[in-house]
Amino acid sequence: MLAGFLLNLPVLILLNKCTNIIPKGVMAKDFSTREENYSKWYNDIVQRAELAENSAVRGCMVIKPYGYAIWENMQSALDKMFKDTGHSNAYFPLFIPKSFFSKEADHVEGFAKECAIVTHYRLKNDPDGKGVIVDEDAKLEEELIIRPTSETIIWDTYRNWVQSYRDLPILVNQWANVVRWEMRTRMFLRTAEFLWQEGHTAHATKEEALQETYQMLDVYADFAENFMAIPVLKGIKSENERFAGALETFCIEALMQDGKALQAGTSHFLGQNFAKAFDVKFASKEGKLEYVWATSWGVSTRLVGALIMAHSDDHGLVLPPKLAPIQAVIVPIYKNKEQYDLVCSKARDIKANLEKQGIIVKFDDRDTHKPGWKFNEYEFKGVPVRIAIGPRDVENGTVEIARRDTLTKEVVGVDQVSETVSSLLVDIQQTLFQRALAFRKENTRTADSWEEFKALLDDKGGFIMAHWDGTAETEQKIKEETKATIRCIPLDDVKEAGKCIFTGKPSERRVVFARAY
RNA sequence: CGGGGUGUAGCGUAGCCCGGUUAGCGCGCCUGCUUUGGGAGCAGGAGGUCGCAAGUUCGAAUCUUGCCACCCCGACCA
Repeated sequence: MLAGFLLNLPVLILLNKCTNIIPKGVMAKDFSTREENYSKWYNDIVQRAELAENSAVRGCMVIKPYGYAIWENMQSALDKMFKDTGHSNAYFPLFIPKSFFSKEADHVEGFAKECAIVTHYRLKNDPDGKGVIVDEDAKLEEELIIRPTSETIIWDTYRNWVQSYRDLPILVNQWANVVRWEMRTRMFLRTAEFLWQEGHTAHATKEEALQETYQMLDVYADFAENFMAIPVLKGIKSENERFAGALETFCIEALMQDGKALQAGTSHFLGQNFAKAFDVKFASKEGKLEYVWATSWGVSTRLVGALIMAHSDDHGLVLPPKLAPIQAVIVPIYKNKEQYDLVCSKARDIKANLEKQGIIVKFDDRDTHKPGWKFNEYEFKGVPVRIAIGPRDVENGTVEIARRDTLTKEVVGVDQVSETVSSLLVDIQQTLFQRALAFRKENTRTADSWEEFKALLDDKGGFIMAHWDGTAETEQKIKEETKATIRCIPLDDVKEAGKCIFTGKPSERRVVFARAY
């Protein structure tokens, strides 16, 4: 008994002081858990963390300030990476003449079924009464497609930009919105209109274009892992999943907490398809006319969905510090005006010190909400670090610091706040990545038979490494029977002889299968 | 576009089958007092074209028909 008592004592003190784990029942009231209903959990986070909401327009969402701030952080990190690799931004029209689309056969076929089309340019008052109707006299001679992607308008433009090898390469990116008329939509993951960036480059040689394709894939993987804290697999898409008009599509694939895969970015080697379709030729050093080699690459607001599904928990959103709109929040605790003034003055000092370290801090001195309410609010919104300061702290020269990723709290001296928060932010970023990496490892399995493959898909989900005979027909049949697709053929794989799980035909390597978003 | 479901206050809902007071409740909102170290309490208050339109009826949130919107499941997709 005594020994037990002695042994327990230090543990209790430790719990009290440093690893005060927040009681579970107290939080996440009337909020779905991942276990109960994963898609409801996802929607609850999007709505209650104020990332986005449904709009009056079917399939389109309103991205709210907090959600947009995450996208802006993604944009600025990516934009810098694009500029660092020699790219410049430009802007091309939202509208694309219909005829442009028919110039590249695969491209039309890929996008035709989900295009929004502008047919008229004027409205008039409804003669029968209220409202306005389309003025049939104002029909466009050539209909305009609202861009689902910009290859056609861009390559039509590049024709005029390129004459000599001296004009190459063209390394352009655009930040834009695109429209794909989807049947079923989900916040961030698939909406009729979405925001993205699309890089479109033109090169003199195949090698250089391929080099660009790989380089941008690396940029995306780097961004996913170092900013989003999401480990990704780099790979090549199978023919079925290839971009319409590309010779080769490369991608980064991430694994979400429900075991489904999500394509987080793509980089396409377009060969000379678009150059031929739009007649983009250049005179080489040798004086020969040659077609230009092309790439295109993009990531979209879908990444916000990936971020949510990769890290968040049953208490709400969890954001990696590098993309969090607010990295640390300070919540004052007080009973009366005197205490409020005292605590707030300390809090403002702390805020100023943190800002000197380049930390994005919010000091929530609103008197309209109680501390407990604020704790829950910021927890729900995924703010990485919370600092609480009350009269007791002022007296002791301390503050309470809580971290969102582990939901633990510790008390530190006021003079250590900046240092502690700085290192916490680094640590949280790391922890999130390591946690996601461990999850992916646990959920990456191999299957060597059709039965095993189906059982794994239904019981566990995740990435399944399996042999495939390399044909589109087999992939299609597997998809029809199991809803799983080949996410990618990994770039860094090891060759391994085996037999296709579906047809038994010989295979040289394993590919990654999963059910996907 | 097929199959299923739901539309009642900002949100979530009861009432509908079996038509009949002033459409009820919770959250949120407003005011006041007490509170403030994990979603405060009490008291008072505001807020409704019952998705839209027609029909049946003395009378419709409730019954009928049509339309619209949204959600879920398929086909399609990043």
